[in-house]
Amino acid sequence: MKITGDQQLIKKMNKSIVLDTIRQRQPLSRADISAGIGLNKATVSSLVSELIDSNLVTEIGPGESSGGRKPTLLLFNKHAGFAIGIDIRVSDLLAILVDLEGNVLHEKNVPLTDFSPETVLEQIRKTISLLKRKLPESPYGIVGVGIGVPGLVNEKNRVVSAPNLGWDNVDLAGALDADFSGNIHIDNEANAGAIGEKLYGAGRDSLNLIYLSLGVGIGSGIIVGGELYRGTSNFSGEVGHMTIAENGPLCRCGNRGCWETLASEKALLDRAATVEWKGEAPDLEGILKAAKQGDHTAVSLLNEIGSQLGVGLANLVNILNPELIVIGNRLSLAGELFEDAMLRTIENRSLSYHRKKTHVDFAKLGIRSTALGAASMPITAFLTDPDVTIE
Amino acid sequence: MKITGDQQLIKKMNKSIVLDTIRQRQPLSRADISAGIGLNKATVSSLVSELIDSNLVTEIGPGESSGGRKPTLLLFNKHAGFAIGIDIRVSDLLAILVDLEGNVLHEKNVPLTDFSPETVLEQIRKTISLLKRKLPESPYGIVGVGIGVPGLVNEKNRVVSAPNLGWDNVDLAGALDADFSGNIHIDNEANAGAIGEKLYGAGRDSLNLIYLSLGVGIGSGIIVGGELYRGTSNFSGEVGHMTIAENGPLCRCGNRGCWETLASEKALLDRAATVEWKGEAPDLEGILKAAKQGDHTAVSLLNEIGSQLGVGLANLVNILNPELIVIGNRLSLAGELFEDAMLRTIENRSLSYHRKKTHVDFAKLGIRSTALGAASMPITAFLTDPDVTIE
DNA sequence: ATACTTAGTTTGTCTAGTAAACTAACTAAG
DNA sequence: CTTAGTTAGTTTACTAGACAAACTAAGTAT
Repeated sequence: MKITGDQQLIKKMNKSIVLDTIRQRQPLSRADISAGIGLNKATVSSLVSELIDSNLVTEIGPGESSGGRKPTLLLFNKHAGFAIGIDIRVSDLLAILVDLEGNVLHEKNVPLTDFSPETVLEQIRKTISLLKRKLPESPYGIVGVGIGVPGLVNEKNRVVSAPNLGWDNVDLAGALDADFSGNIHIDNEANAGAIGEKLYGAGRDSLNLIYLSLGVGIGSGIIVGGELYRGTSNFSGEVGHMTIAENGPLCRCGNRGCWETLASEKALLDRAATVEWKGEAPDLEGILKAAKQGDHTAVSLLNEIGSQLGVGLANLVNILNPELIVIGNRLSLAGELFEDAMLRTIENRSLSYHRKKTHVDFAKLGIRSTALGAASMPITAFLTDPDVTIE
Repeated sequence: MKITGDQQLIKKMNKSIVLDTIRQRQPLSRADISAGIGLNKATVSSLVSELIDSNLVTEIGPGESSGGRKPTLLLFNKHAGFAIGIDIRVSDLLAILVDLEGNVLHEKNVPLTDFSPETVLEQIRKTISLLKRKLPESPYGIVGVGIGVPGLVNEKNRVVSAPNLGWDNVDLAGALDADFSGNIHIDNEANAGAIGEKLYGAGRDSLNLIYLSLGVGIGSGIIVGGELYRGTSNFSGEVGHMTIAENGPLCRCGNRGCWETLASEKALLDRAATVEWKGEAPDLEGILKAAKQGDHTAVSLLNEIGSQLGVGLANLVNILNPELIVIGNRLSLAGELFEDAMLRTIENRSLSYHRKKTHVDFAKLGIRSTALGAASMPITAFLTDPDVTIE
């Protein structure tokens, strides 16, 4: 039980605050930092010089004078190291190599046909090796790997269940640790997406936000006070199985009226099937294309989905009173086709005081939210404690 | 922006950890504290002597020797000061005088007939004065007042809206501040209840819990990581207006199928009215009494309520994955009459991995959860920073 | 040229935590 | 009833890290 503090703790905290300040407000001078966070100039100087020594910060020469000596401007050294983020989806796998600021250097898409853990693991290994060959020279190299998985991940980094992949109790991190020892993070796809949008996307300025992953099913990542809320067993955010129509359609989870039976990609396709979509098996692209061309059936299908989305979102607004809701994953790419119906329902169904301050937005990182969020996990760990690198 | 730390911060943190340790594990010795929290013996000695100087801790003489010098046992001085907690309900007002450990010394129930802010305020003033006359001699006296209100309270302690009282934008704290300057806390009734049960009741050992206030409507307080989650505008937890049946009964909020139209005290009475309850106007006591005597209609009414409660609770379990759900307020007093139906529905409707670790319990503080939670707010503020007392 | 400003470093001081030695007070074994 | 060993708590000397103030550096404005 080591919760008590001493000076080292203070130093660590202050150093991390200084680094965060540089990351957020760069370029800036030591004097700016001191004024900004209230730390003494001398202390800032000392901490900055340590950060420079450890290659996390660089000086880029003098800035504009404001009537006195020119300030020496500081920059976060985003190329001190790199991270790999992987998003395991239902038909493919997206892997990205990013710098410490989350800029994508390389990207690799691997189609998946066989979903057995062994095969997927093999693909992951190959892809990581491939990305590592693209790695620029840097002091720290790959600082870690993050993986987003469409399933439940427990607090020990173990994939407890991933129905869409047919996985049960898979120890992804353990298996990879043999090859790339150290900083490996596994999390639910929606949780990773939430972190991604919070750090690099639409949620940059929000402390309390919900990321809604709108794919085959519906998942979510809940960010409270700037941090991901994980729940007791790390299983929070399974909003797709919230009942919104007590006697609604049967869900694969065994219940009736789950939100995802009414408002997900699968819900859209199921509904399309009942209206005998053009006599052929309905597919997402087809419906979206038709709707964009003004096809009546397609438009009304999407309106219906939008309005059902709104019901669940209004619930989340009432329960959690978030600042922001970010809608991501595949279906969000067609956002403009259901946005109006969705917003109208939220407006009608949420309490007036709540909706005043809640904004609804679409993922700014598009299809990369999860991969970027996954990559950010080892980056955050590294910047908090720049020791644990990989390999 | 003063987030950076210095030694004073360390000292404050450590002192507060020492005090918390004494509060939780008393009686114990300085040596126990040092071993328990990892702080050096000398540091503990110094902090404890300051706590003794400020009357928050007392020595109660030697304890059992374990083979050497006898330890000097320490006790939290629960009578260093007192607090007042007030619960404004729809028909009356409960006020309690408690010591710093939340033990109730005096209790006062005031019936309310006129709900105008002025009248209620006058009653509050009178009641506070009355309780103050019962106050024992103590170094700090009344350290503060906390008030739980059935409505939305914004981040500035202002009651934005309390439909059951007919209040709009009432500045309770401001009005009271003139009489009892200083440490006055106003919060939503369910939030206060959540804190009460967390600190003194069923939730003592839980970090993530939901307190469900089951009264005329349904409210909730959400505790995340041991702290109340307030949302963006301080309005989180309005679970009563979560849609669980898209085309259900009309709610006073304007929507259909809100949880509280199906599972609250009002829902019970409304439902009873439709079955022509004994030819007379149904009332809660009557229905509960009949159910206890095995009356078929009453039992089935309560089963229905229980099962509707379960639907909403399963939603909360899936979304928030809490450790514990505590059911409080008036209807919870009849818990055994709907518990089975409720648990069965939660079991059926929540995801299997989630419900494994979620317990459902009834408020251990009975009808006092809110008043105790309200009183705890100034106590916590006082113990964090023992300066601000009242008057 | 001179006065004033702003940036950043150096120096000495202060606070608070730690280790180690010490005092106090006990138990248990011979 | 010594004596050795153990546990509780205090005292002392030391250290880390933040701070204020003085100082150097390098600019602007008049």
